[in-house]
Order: sequence, then C-alpha cells, then structure tokens
Amino acid sequence: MGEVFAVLADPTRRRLVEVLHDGEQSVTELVAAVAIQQPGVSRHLRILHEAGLVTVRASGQRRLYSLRRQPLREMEAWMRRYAHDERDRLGRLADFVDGPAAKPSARNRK
Amino acid sequence: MGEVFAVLADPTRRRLVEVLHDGEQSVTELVAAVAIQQPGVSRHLRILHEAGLVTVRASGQRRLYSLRRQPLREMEAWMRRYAHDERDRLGRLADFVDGPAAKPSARNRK
DNA sequence: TGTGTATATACACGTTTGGATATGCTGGGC
DNA sequence: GCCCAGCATATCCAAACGTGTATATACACA
Repeated sequence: MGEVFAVLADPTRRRLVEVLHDGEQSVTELVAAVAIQQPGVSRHLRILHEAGLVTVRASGQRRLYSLRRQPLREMEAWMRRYAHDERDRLGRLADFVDGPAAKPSARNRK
Repeated sequence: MGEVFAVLADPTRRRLVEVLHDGEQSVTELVAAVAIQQPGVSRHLRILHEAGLVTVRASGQRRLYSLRRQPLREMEAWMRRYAHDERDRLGRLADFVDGPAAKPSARNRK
C-alpha cells in the first residue's frame, strides 16, 4: 500500500489521476494535460499501472487509460485514521455529508 | 498541499505520524519506534515540521513532538475526491458509517 | 507495401533523497 | 564548573528519480 503514497508524491502523476477522474483518456489527451513530453507521460503511466492505479485498453493504435479507484480508497482509509482525532466521530460524519466544499463547522474553528 | 504528499511518501515518516497519533512523544521515544538512527529521525522530524505536520514543544532537554492533523485533512479531502466515483453518494456515506473494516457492500463487488 | 501517427522503450544526465557517521549545542544534576 | 543525556546539524555517499532526446514498435490507411 505504501507504494501508492510514493507514486502519488509526484505532481505530474497526481495531475494524471485528476484528469483520468473525468473518464478514460488516450495518451495523447493526457500529454496535452501536463507539462512534460510524451515519453515522460508514458513512463508515468507505466508507474501508475504497476501500482494498480490505472488500467489500459487498446483501441486501434490508441491506448485508453482509466482510473482504478481501489488503491486510492485504501490510501484514503489510512488518511482517515490519522487525519482525525479519535473522538468527535459525529462531527466527522457531518463533514462527510456536507462534503469538502462545506464551510468549517464550529468544532473545526481554532 | 502537494508538499504533504511528498513528505508522506517516505515510510519512516508515515511511521512517525502513526506513532504520534497516540500523542505527544519525545525524540528518544520516536527513535525507539523506527528502524533508523537518531540523526535520521531528527531530520525526518524537521521535514515533518516544515510541512506543518508536527509541532514541537521544549520540556527540559527533551523536545516533545505532536501531530498537526490539519494538513492530513486537506490531503484526505483530495483523496476523497478521486477515490470515489461521482455517483453513488449514499453508498459512500454507508461505507463511512461502517468504517474501513466493514465488509464490502454489494455495490462494491465486481 | 509504404507512410504517417500513436505509443513505448533505451539511454544519458543532473538532481534529489535517505542513511550512517561524526560533531556541535543545550540544559540538568552533581 | 563539569559531565552526561537529549537532540540537532554537517558531511559524505550510494541509490533512486524525473526529464529530454533518440529510437523502436504497432497499427491504420491509401
């Protein structure tokens, strides 16, 4: 699992994940979304694939990549354990329901 | 924010976060919890501190470190965005209530 | 079959990283 | 004031990393 942390440490790879969140994309489309050359993107995609973060599907001469969310969920579970105090479980539930965009609740204010 | 991803890419630093989750710890205690020498731990603690992940408090000749959860929460928010599909919001809520240990629900099965 | 396009791999290079060892600094007890 | 414990900083080193350029491979289409 720690593998995923290292893989997402790179900003370009995080960007790829963000773009793939919108759905299946070809390498060319992904190249257009980042700041490096195509071979670099292919290499990052290989790393993402080896970490189980993407799947590939050939379509003609294109290779269509899509996001695999399972490893992200495991990483999210780790974050959830340590991002919050053990107490205040109801408050966390409220945050989850409100979503990330919600204003901080009273309990989160300094 | 991407700083935090890079900082937590290192397994030793993640271990330190896990240990600090139990509460304030001195450097000596932290050294006992990991597999490297004291200078290495001090360096990791500096990196964690610069990323805002820990705070320090002097107590005699000891330095007591504790966890700052705010950056972890921001990182968790990123994870939450991409670890889940946009649809199926109610299902995610159920997962959250059940916690990570819960059996996968029907909706998660292939 | 030949040519262009889409993607992957090879190679070389500079930079960053994490570790060990050695040393410096500070505060407490005698 | 001395000495020891706790911790930080300096230095060196090997390994890993990310990038660009060049090249290879695979498929499409005429």
